Amino acid sequence: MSTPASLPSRTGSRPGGRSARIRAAVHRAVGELLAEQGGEPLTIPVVAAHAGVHATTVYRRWGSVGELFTDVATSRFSGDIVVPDTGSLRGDLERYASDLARDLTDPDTLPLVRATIGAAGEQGASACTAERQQQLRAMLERDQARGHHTPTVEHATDALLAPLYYRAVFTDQPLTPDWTRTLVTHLLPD
Amino acid sequence: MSTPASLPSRTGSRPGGRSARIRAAVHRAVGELLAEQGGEPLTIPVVAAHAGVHATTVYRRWGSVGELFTDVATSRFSGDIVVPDTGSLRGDLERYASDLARDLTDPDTLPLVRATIGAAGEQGASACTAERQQQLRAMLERDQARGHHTPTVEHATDALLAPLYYRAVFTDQPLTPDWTRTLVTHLLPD
DNA sequence: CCAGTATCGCACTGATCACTGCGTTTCAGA
DNA sequence: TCTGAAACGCAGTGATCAGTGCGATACTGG
Repeated sequence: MSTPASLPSRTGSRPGGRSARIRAAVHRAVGELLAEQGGEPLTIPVVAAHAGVHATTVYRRWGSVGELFTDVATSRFSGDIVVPDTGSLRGDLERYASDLARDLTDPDTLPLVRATIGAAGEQGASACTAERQQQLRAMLERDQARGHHTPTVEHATDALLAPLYYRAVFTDQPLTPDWTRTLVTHLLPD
Repeated sequence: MSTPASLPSRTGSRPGGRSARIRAAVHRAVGELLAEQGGEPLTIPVVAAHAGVHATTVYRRWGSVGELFTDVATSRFSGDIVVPDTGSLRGDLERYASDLARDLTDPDTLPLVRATIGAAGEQGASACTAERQQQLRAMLERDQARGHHTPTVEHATDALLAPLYYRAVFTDQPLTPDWTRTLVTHLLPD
């Protein structure tokens, strides 16, 4: 675990270069392998072979499965959900909770979250939720700027993010739209 | 942690036999190794060596790290928290949430939860929360039997279990007593 | 006390993994 | 176009892992 290995190259490269293509292939391989066989622990040679890339490359760019999963999770969970702007906090939260629920229900998502948590601990867990926390904060602050009485980020996290992630990760119950709406209703009773 | 009380069992007894002793040693080894080195993934030979047991034994009894972790989590999270009986639902829940928060804050607990989720997927996650769900249900049903207007198990799970586990697993924020009391207050506003 | 059985330790084997030089290819900027 | 630097492919090494017979040991019920 030496190189954090963020984006390809120091000066940056074009989105069609070889480095970016390899990165995408490895990311896709992680997702696919995690989705199909969630039992056995994934190793770097297996991922590399499935991506059509040499294991050496993966070792050098990511170093360990934990850092690889963290990188995959970070890019997988960034930019995939847009903060809605419906005009009301309730509308924003209902829409956002629904989007997040659909995202977590994706068959590829859940294994990635679990594997990242297991392989990268707190850092991996943070990679799965950091952007959500920020997006939730953005919606709340925008509502507060309108002069409304807005719940705290802490309370909204407990009432929305926590149930969504808990139900997805720890249970086998479905994340239905009715249920997500109920979560928002409990947070905003008026 | 379920520690066998001091019992001068000589020979041919259930809780002091060789099989049980090995099981306890392996369980303790998993906990210790998970607590100290959370980075690298744990393997069966490493666990066996640290437990003073041959790897063959671990392979034969558990088969894989996933099943081993699930077994450790199941026994670790069973019987460690007693359902309180304070006379009121609020008192029960406050006490229970506080106990659960203290349990999740234990330095040995969190790595075990994360590793179990990562290595055993849904089955592992269930091993970490199954008993909690049952205990919560017991408190709610007891209150309902008193003729009170009681929140549903689903709602209580979203409002209590979910925030506790989410904060512990996904964030680095502390699970303070004040915060756990707030969770109960939001669930029972009256 | 004595069989019968289950469990464990031991010594292996094949397979896989993590990791490393070295030559080649690709890319960015002059 | 050219040049230096970064990234990649390749081959190979030592270490570790998963899994398997076989003999030895500890538990079970009679």
